[in-house]
Amino acid sequence: MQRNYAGVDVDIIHEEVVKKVLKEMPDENMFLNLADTFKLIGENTRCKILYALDKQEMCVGDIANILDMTKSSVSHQLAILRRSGIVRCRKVGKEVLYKLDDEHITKLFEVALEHIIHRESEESRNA
Amino acid sequence: MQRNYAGVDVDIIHEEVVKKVLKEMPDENMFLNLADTFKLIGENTRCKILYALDKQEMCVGDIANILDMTKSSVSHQLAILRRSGIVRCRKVGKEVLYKLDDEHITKLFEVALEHIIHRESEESRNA
DNA sequence: TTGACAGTTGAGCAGTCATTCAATTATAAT
DNA sequence: ATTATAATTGAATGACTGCTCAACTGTCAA
Repeated sequence: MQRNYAGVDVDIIHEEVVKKVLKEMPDENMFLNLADTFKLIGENTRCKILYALDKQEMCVGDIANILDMTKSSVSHQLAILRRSGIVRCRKVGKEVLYKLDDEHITKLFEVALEHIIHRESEESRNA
Repeated sequence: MQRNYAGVDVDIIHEEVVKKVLKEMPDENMFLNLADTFKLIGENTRCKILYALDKQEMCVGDIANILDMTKSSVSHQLAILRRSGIVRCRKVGKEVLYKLDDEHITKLFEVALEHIIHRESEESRNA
């Protein structure tokens, strides 16, 4: 069995394995969503913003102060988070208050932190 | 109270809030690790590779066939995953078999999938 | 109405990174 | 020994994206 699609440069080595895994793989769209979700959190500034908003609803200026960044930069990142639907905002006078609007993000942080702690303890064991 | 560090272009608006959240924030290094972890999974190709390796130990050629990509491209991504320590490999003859070596990754996938399903059901409700 | 402040936005720039291509290593088969 | 296969590697390239800067909107106070 040989495939000559774009990108693939080899014969299939273990046909049964490939067929089995291919059957278990979600569709392309699901992977795009999955990767996008992790990409959203997988950036230093956004990571901090989300972590902070998980603790406390805050205005843009306060977030900028906490992260030691410009309001402009923070606002750009908040816009991305807003569009993706994981933060919500409300206007109060001149200020715009942001808060985390997704319980799964908190859970993702917890699991990832476990992962990091686990890695660090393994590294010190192998030292 | 005013701060004039690089990047910050405003006074602190709610001093108590800023102080409280600053005290709860992990250090810079923890955020770098957190973001790096999510960044690792937050890329389409690596996301698929990890998902596939979670189901089955596989050689590079089979992974390339499943993803419809070149061995070279897959090998580059596998090298990144290997360096980060979330996949392990062993050589068998001419082949190199890779497998997922981190139980937290599976958990992260589960939570993120819940997140996506939840979002989709909310979108259809608001349609 | 004027000025100050909170926040947003768009363009431009610089750094990052996934893929491609070609060359190379290592193992197995003839 | 030679050839073929599995996989790795480095350099080059093109796409993406976070930050900066400047201009702008909206709100409040004097």
